[in-house]
Amino acid sequence: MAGNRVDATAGGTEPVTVGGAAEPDPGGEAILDTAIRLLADGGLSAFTIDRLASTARVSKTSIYRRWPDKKAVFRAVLSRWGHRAEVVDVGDFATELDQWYADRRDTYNRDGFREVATSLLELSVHDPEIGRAMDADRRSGWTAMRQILRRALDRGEITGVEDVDHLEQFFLGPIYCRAVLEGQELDDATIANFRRLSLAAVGYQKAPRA
Amino acid sequence: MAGNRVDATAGGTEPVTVGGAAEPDPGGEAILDTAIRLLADGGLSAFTIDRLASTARVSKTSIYRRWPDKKAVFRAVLSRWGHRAEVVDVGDFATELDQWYADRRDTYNRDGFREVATSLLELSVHDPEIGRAMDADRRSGWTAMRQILRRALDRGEITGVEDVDHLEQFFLGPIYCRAVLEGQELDDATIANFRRLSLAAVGYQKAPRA
DNA sequence: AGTTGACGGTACGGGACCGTACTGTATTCT
DNA sequence: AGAATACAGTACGGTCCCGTACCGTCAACT
Repeated sequence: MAGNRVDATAGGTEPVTVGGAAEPDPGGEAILDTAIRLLADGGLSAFTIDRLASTARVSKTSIYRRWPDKKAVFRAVLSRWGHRAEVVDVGDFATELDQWYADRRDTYNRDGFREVATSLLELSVHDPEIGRAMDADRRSGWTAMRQILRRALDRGEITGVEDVDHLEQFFLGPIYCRAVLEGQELDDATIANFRRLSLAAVGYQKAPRA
Repeated sequence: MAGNRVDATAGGTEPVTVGGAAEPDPGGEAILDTAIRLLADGGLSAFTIDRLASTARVSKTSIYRRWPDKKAVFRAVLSRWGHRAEVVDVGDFATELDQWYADRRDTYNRDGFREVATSLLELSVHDPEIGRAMDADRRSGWTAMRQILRRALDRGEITGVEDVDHLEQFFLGPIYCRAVLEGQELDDATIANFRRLSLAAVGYQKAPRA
């Protein structure tokens, strides 16, 4: 009724899509989006296949046609919910860090992010399969920060730094702790403060413009 | 059988206790300890009152005699699981910070900590009552770090710092992120690295020994 | 037109779980 | 000794949920 589903009258030969992109299974992605919203609203205890079906205006058959069981749905939710930061090389560490902060900020401030994050984390910690999916997703999230740090090291912008793993956690930790653990907003002042502290920590100096 | 329960033959007039302390309801605390172990082993999906009863070698009656329902058990688990860091004033920020790090390290490296932390966090995020209990517990955990920071500010050991809230998150974030989010151990090298970075961030200078 | 396939809706079996009630027993208090 | 209390054990009603099966429908394809 309140159609987030489009009639095929204008579709041509392509399968029905929601956003307009020609993706393999738009129905499945719509279900996963509903699942994410369901997790955001009620958490794990409220997440049932029956409720997912009725909320997504879909029959349970359509869910079990795509995924063998509930755990597989969770894994699919996890990989759809995953998000990657893209940071372009602009030749300056502080500027690239700002891009990264802006991306994290948009992501963490999104409505329901904390709720979904904690539910998926709980699942991934206690279920090895989901845990592996989570690890893979997180590793892909690290790459942006890792690249930023590598470039900064190459340019000689940061000093006294050897272990990049620790640095990733050092930069992400404060904002993750604030947004997910504490549930507080990532406002401009907070970001600016963390930025200033972190830059001082790694001894940031603008590159000599070689 | 494998008695973590002591016979009353040596007890005198005091009620039966486990650790020896004369606390109000030792049986209840034993149940909560079992509940914590249950959460650590199987997470939320494996946590049931039936299983808690049988694992704790206790009847369900004894559980519902103490707490009205499952949510109340969770709240009790949360407050028992909570932990407070005690840091004594030794006159130097870096030394007190080391105490704090050692305390966090012992806590976060404890077996099952990550599992319990993620489960309780998921509950607290999605349930307002449990959330309030979690907030209260976390606030009490902040006090140690807050006191350390206040003293350091008074002594003039750290500079360019105005907002203490941000600093708490700034210090806790990296180790929380590493231990809980990533599930990695907090070893000496990591702590030392975070310590060095954090001290540089706040511009630590040993106090002039006034 | 006829076939195919995906779908929504419904129903169902089986199991798990919550919270309560009941019974018998051991211990403590009066 | 007798009463009161806390307990373990068991059973039970009611509900919920998972995963499957069946049926009728509608659109796409041949």
